[in-house]
Amino acid sequence: MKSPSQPRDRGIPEATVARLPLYLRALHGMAERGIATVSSEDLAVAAGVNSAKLRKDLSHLGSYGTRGVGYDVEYLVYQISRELGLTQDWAVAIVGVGNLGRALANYGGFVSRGFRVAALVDADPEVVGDTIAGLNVEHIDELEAVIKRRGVSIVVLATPAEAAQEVCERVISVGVTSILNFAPVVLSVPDGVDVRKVDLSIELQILAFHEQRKAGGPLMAVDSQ
Amino acid sequence: MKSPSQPRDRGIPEATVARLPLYLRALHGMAERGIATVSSEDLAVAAGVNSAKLRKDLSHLGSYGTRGVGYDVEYLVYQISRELGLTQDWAVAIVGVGNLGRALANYGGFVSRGFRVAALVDADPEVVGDTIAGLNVEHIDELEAVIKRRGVSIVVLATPAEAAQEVCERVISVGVTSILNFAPVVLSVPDGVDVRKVDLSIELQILAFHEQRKAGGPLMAVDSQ
DNA sequence: ATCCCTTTGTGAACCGGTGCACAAAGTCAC
DNA sequence: GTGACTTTGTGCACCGGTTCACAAAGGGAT
Ligand SMILES: NC(=O)c1ccc[n+]([C@@H]2O[C@H](COP(=O)([O-])OP(=O)(O)OC[C@H]3O[C@@H](n4cnc5c(N)ncnc54)[C@H](O)[C@@H]3O)[C@@H](O)[C@H]2O)c1
Ligand SMILES: NC(=O)c1ccc[n+]([C@@H]2O[C@H](COP(=O)([O-])OP(=O)(O)OC[C@H]3O[C@@H](n4cnc5c(N)ncnc54)[C@H](O)[C@@H]3O)[C@@H](O)[C@H]2O)c1
Repeated sequence: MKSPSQPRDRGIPEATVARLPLYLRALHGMAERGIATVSSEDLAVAAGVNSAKLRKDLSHLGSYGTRGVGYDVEYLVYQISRELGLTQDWAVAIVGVGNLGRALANYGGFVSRGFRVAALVDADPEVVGDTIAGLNVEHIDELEAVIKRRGVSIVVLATPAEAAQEVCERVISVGVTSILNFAPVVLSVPDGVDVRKVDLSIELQILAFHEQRKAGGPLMAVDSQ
Repeated sequence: MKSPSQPRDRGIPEATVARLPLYLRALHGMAERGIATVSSEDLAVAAGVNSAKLRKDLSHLGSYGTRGVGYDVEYLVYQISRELGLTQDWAVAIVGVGNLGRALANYGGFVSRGFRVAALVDADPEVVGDTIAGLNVEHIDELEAVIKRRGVSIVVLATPAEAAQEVCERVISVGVTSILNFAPVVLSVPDGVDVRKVDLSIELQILAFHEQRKAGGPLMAVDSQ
């Protein structure tokens, strides 16, 4: 009914999108080790998922496997990269160059796959003008100008919580629609803007919850009433 | 049929657990601003969720609201904290004190709610012995001893990817069952061990995917075949 | 060319989670 | 105490995602 190897249905489930980078990483590792072909079973193990799920995920991109054989590693790397938009490079700006912003700026794995730190911006006059990871830190007053000048399309927010919403609004005002937020606040943004948040404190609290369950066992401490 | 204000059913949905920290943060903000009572609607807005979902989430902990009035802020803070296990304090070790490990060690918000950085461990002799955020960096050879001595129950992995699996196994061997992993690898762990991962690169790739969709619009580039 | 073996791609059942919508429960004013 | 009003707690329908299990497809040996 449908010709093989089609780009397919433009509706990839969100859960699938979130796993594609995992497959890509596993595939890169395999390519480095000279593996040419991989079965869904092996790739699934490497990525830490169920093989049926992996096959269904890949089937959303097209029919890129060969029955009885598996998937061609190089080809699949290319297809997933293209689907994720990693064949182009993305200019990223980091706003807030403190502890965290610095770590991110110095992080090499950042650049590795299509992402390029194109600007660092901070409000502190002590920090503005410094060179970090070969990049000049620019003043927050220049925020909009810098974003436009450098063609930034993804902004990483590493400012204190209080500043995050304002910075967020300002970058949106110059057309940014993709934000990665490290500040512990709920950002309010218009439709069409994607915000992903990374929240260390929440992760720890989730771990603590399970840890408590394991430790406390079936019956908890005496304060249960 | 059931008495009011019971600790309830010991099976809280994972999705609910993941949101409790969000509610807690919003509630802390309200408590600071002197708000004594809050409706599910207001709290839901502050936490960025739907109010029905919030009420259902809270109902898993017990019947802590008052119909016609709302929830008592202080009381709810206490109940959620207790449920998450934040009434005790948790000793956290950070293994790998590079760019990221340092940023985490220096991060204040870490300590704020029940979490205490109790140990820093690294393999690099240049780093071992340094004092960071008032803590001495210890040698990786001492890993197991340090974890036992300090009563560490949560380990944060900020080593290079290559070292992560090994460190992981070692901390598990001395009883750690909660790990927060920043290294871009799939850790393989026995049942009963919780691993949560924070993966910046995946977050960026997900943003890039959506950014590409927005930019490319309905019909994509010419290479679509 | 045929048969056997492997592995994909997917139909269908299942499962956890979401959100609507409303009855039950409680407050407050009088 | 009564009635009007507010807000909770939840039954229920729905939805996206997961997993099982298998027919269809392809490769390779003979
Ligand atoms: N460091 C961590 O490990 C960590 C972990 C989780 C979350 N966070 C969050 O990440 C954010 C940054 O953390 P950090 O430890 O780097 O803090 P930090 O205080 O070290 O750095 C914040 C930086 O933002 C700059 N800044 C302040 N206001 C600004 C503005 N309006 N515009 C631009 N820059 C501004 C400051 O000058 C400073 O350099 C915080 O919201 C924090 O809660 C940090
Ligand atoms: N820096 C970031 O922004 C960032 C972002 C995302 C992910 N990561 C990941 O986090 C991890 C740490 O990143 P980083 O930038 O801090 O790297 P880094 O190289 O600055 O730090 C790694 C540290 O781990 C130590 N180490 C190496 N082997 C070790 C071992 N066996 N036991 C204990 N310590 C050991 C090193 O001595 C070094 O101090 C990496 O896996 C990286 O991919 C970092």
